[in-house]
Amino acid sequence: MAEELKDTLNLPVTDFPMRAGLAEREPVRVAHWDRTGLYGRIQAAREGRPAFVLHDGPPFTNGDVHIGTALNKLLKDSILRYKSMRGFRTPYVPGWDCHGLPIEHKVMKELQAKKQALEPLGVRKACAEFSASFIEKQRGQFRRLGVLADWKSEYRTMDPAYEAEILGVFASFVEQGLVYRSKKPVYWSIACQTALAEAEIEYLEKRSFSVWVAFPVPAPQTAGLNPPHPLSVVIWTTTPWTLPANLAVAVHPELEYVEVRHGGRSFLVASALRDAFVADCALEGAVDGIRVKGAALEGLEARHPFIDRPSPFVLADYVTTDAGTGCVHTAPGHGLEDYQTGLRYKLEPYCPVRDDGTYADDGRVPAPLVGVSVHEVDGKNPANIAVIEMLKAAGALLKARAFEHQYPHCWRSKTPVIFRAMDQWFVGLDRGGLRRRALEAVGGVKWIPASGENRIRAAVEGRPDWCISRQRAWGVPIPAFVSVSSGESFLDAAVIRHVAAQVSRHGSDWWWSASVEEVLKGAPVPAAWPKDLRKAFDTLDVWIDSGSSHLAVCAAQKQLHWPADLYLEGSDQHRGWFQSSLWTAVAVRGAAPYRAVLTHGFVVNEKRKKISKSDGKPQTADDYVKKYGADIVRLWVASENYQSDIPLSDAIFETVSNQYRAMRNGLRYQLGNLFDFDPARDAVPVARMSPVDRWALVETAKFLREVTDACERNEFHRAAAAVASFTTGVLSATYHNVIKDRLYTFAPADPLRRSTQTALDLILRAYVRAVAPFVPFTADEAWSHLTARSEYSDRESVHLQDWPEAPAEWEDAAGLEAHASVARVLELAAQVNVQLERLRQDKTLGQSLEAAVSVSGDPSDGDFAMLTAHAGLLSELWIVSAVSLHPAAGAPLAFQVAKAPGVRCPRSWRWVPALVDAGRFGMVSPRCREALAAKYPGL
RNA sequence: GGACUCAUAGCUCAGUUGGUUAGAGCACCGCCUUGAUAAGGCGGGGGUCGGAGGUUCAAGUCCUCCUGGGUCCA
Repeated sequence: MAEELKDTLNLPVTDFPMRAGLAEREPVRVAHWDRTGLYGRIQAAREGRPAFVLHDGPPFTNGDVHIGTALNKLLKDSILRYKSMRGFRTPYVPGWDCHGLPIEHKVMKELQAKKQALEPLGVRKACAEFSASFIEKQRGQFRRLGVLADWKSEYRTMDPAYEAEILGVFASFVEQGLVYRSKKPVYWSIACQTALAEAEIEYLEKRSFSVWVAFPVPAPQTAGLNPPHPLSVVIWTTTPWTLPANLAVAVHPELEYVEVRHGGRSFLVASALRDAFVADCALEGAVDGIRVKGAALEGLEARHPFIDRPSPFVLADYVTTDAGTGCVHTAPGHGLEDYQTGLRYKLEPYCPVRDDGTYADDGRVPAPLVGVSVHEVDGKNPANIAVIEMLKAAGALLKARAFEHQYPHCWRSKTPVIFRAMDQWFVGLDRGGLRRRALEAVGGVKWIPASGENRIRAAVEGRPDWCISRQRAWGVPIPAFVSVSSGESFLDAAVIRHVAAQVSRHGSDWWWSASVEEVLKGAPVPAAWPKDLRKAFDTLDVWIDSGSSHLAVCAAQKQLHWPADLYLEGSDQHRGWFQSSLWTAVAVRGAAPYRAVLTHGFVVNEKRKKISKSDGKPQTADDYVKKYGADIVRLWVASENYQSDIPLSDAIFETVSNQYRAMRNGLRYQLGNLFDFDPARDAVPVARMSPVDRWALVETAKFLREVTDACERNEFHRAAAAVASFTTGVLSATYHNVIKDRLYTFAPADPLRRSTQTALDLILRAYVRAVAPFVPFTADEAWSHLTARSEYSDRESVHLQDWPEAPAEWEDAAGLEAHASVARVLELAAQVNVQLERLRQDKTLGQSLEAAVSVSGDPSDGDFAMLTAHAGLLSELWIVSAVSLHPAAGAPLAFQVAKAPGVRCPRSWRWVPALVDAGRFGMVSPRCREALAAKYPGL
């Protein structure tokens, strides 16, 4: 019979499954969205509305989507879904960064392993294929995450049209006189006759000669020094072969230097290294003399030990007392720090070493060294030996000693590389007031967080001229020409535009495949150019590629606009894409390419350390999608405060999964209890709803305000917290719990039940939409169940809906009044619950329905008066069988909980004074008999 | 080493302009529930707010230094 009574209840019915099975079911919904053209339908639905353009920073196409990349893309997707629901048109054109060394490096290794030729066109073809294959992979992985985008319009930096746009930007630079040619040191592999990048360097153990060399200081008195003996400054270097290119001696401005007297000579070294120096060079009996601060030495002239030229003292902060003498041999043509010091002191980046590693006959290299090679073979370095001989002959060598250290080697030939200044193309950032204009543009952009402005400002202010040439094959060519006879380089804006037009048709391979005559055919070649030209083969820095995207995409596609409304990337991009885009935009269009820039931090592990392969934890987005599902990954992204480090761990995913389950269960409960509800037929006007339902609507309105406010500020973790708190606190623990009695046991069409169903329906519609940007799969699924009573709907999608907003009537005077009373009654429930729990612990009762509550208090007490006024609500809100009120003058408000008297109704489980006969259903409470009578007229 | 930035319960986060015994959700422990059930409810424990000084009647909240993490440089 019990079973029979259970069948008379209105228990929830829904096909919305409790278990999500996200990993298996989400791909089906991706296909569904694809088939129904969801992205296009969303755009069409907002036709004519103002556009919100989030410009996508292109991920590099050299691997699977990293969890950090996924985080970035998901933030973008959630923002766009939100903006779209707010009524904006949100065209989203994703992009791919295709060129660059990491790809070329990998491809070269593969080609080398297959013993294939490494000529440029072959390498480029392999690189293009490599990049294309990862675009396919990454696109699939992004889609799997639920990212909605205009994939048909996606941009790739290797597309001919895009490459032409890059060349257009470059032509514009040239046109404005920003581009110039100068020397800068790069890694050079003598064996491979090529420049290398950091990524192609391996650090191997190597045996080198270190030498202590005395540079005469002929006139120390000009710096106020008057040593008793001829003075020399002592430098220490591990690359004696760079000494012919020495142009200066660097000292630290803050360090103290001391004159060390020995054998009728005076040597200047850093005080802190004085003892080591005396020991290393075996200067027994040395005596200290004058002391001087490094800053005082600036400009003092030392002389090169074996070439007749000055080597002035210069100041540099990187000078340390870790090793050597505190006086640093400076050759601007052979080291980056030296080069930068050289720039400050107007020293040329002098490099007398030719491509083949031999000293050039430039009239400055001493005759015995000309033609000698600096390339080390079998540990023998002819140049080092020759230089040491010259130092000995000049009496400048204090000591030479072999030692082992880590030294950069060419990854391909495994030979030591040298650092060597080569001609490069630069963009002069101060030309035409470019830097000043860039800084002005920075001020007009909204940086989120505000500290981002400091970062980009520092980056823009401190950046040296931009070296834009690379001695690589996988990139956009710099269409420069070289005179075969003079070696001079030629660049012209109109010629570049001519090349760009060809590249837009044939792709940039054309630069390599076409002859110089073909390239120049029909080009507006300047009259002053010589006839003996050949093509140059440097490529552009890839930061120009991606830095041109706002022009190649935002300005070029009709559906978008320039500048973009938002850029959203990791905070490392202040020095990267945000900056390169700014330079190109200011140079070409005179303004910043973005109205706002939002940055996020980096994914770190549970110990807040950066995730690395050695952790052994998965790092690709797919790993997490397969294990948890995209909606969980997305909810994780939404839950984290992304403005600083973003922690990732299994424990965190467990927490997120729990919150997801709570949310899903809330949706299921609501869907299930609306199984027999048709808004058109059954809805109760808000004004006539019962107090608890009005309370719930007011709570929902508060919740919507919280979520909306958080989204407007892009603080999604606040939105996620609001969702979690609303789900568990307002819905599950309170509202859903309290209304079960009326939903299950009342007659289906009972006005109170319909009132609650109306509220549930309104709440569900708001709730699903409010979580849609964060858990689009689950929200869409619930929306289908709600609107189409099926798992999928071709017509309906929550993502086509407007963002939820609480109608004013939810919070009218009556609503707020009901809310206040119900809220207070619910607060007082805590006092009832504490007592209930005591009875439960001593096994007096189990369910709270087995209890009756008596409340005593002074009739003038505010709470007691309120409880008296709402006496009819109490048993339901406290989920007990009976509540009695006992006014007593002067008594404090007190709650007495005890086992309920009477008998238990087998249908409602509530305790009543007596049961009544309900025919074939047996004995039930009077209320249940009425419900049964309404449901079964023939009773 | 420098610039910027972060540091509140086991985890993720709140703590507005300094002001009563520092909050939420999850997790944990105990109990109840089998009519949301691979669900739900109730009760409970848990934080010297990274550390040390300082300003103040009063500091998680302001100042200084230190420690640790992150990003970018060197």
